[in-house]
Amino acid sequence: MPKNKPAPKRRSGCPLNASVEMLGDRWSLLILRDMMIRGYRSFNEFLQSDEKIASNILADRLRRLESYDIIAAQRDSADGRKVLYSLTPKGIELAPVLTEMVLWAARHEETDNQSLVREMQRDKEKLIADVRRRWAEAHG
Amino acid sequence: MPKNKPAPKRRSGCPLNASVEMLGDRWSLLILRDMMIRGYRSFNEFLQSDEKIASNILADRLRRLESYDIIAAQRDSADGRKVLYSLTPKGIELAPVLTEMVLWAARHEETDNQSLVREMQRDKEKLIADVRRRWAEAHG
DNA sequence: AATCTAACTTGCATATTGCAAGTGAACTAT
DNA sequence: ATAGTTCACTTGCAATATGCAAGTTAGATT
Repeated sequence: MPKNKPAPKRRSGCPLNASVEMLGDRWSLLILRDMMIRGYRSFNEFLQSDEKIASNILADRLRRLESYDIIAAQRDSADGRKVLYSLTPKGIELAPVLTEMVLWAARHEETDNQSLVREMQRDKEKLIADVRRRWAEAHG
Repeated sequence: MPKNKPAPKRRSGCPLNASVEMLGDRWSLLILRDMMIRGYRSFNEFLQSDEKIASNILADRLRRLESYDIIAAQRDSADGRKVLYSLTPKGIELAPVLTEMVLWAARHEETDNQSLVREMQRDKEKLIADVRRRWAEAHG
């Protein structure tokens, strides 16, 4: 039986507003970048990212993203302390959003990772294909 | 002479982080949606949008977006009380970001504006072309 | 001159964020 | 077996940001 979501009370019915309510903060998209591009899966990996998120905020954002079904959490069977986070299909489909945000900033700001950016420019589909491949196993 | 920006101190050099620092809040992208899709240009138009932004926050976000050169402000020559905001070329190039965020949410959430969404799905280039056309005059 | 309108600003309560330190369960080394 | 370490969080609290209601000011309208 599918679990019924408790009707999210939104400020409006606009799809952009829905995206902004789920992802419009200073950390959520960076966590998703770490998963998509770097393959990070654990709390400590996210903690050590360049932007230095605080641990309480990270815990909150992971819970939120999980509540939106963008990521999923499962305990590591090999190490009972670890929780392994993975992208759900809904999370994987955010790859085009991330791609366009990366390309936009790279075009207009001075940023790093020019080689990754050039690769994204050449083939926008590649990232989403790579992400799908990487997370395919995590969802039977 | 080009105006030199005062080197923005960022949490990291990642282009996604740059985008998130400029646009990662609950209102900025909605203001840009109002400009791109609805053609809004004035403070009061933004104020009256569905999501009901507070006037102090709106004033702050308009200032921020202007400081990033995403929008530009000019006094209305026909009515000296009005300030007319317009998208800069940098702001116009955010259309693909908005498009992907709209399409993602429309795919995964229950949202309105299905006809606009279908149009975006059919032709992703159309919005950016329309936006360019609409704001072409505002930048000589 | 009086009123209205557009674009803000101000004051203040509430909510969110960030930092530093702490906790408890699970692993590892002796 | 026990001591120390690692992992994923919590907690307490100060600093920021947000939201609401009520101004304020310059310019337009009657």
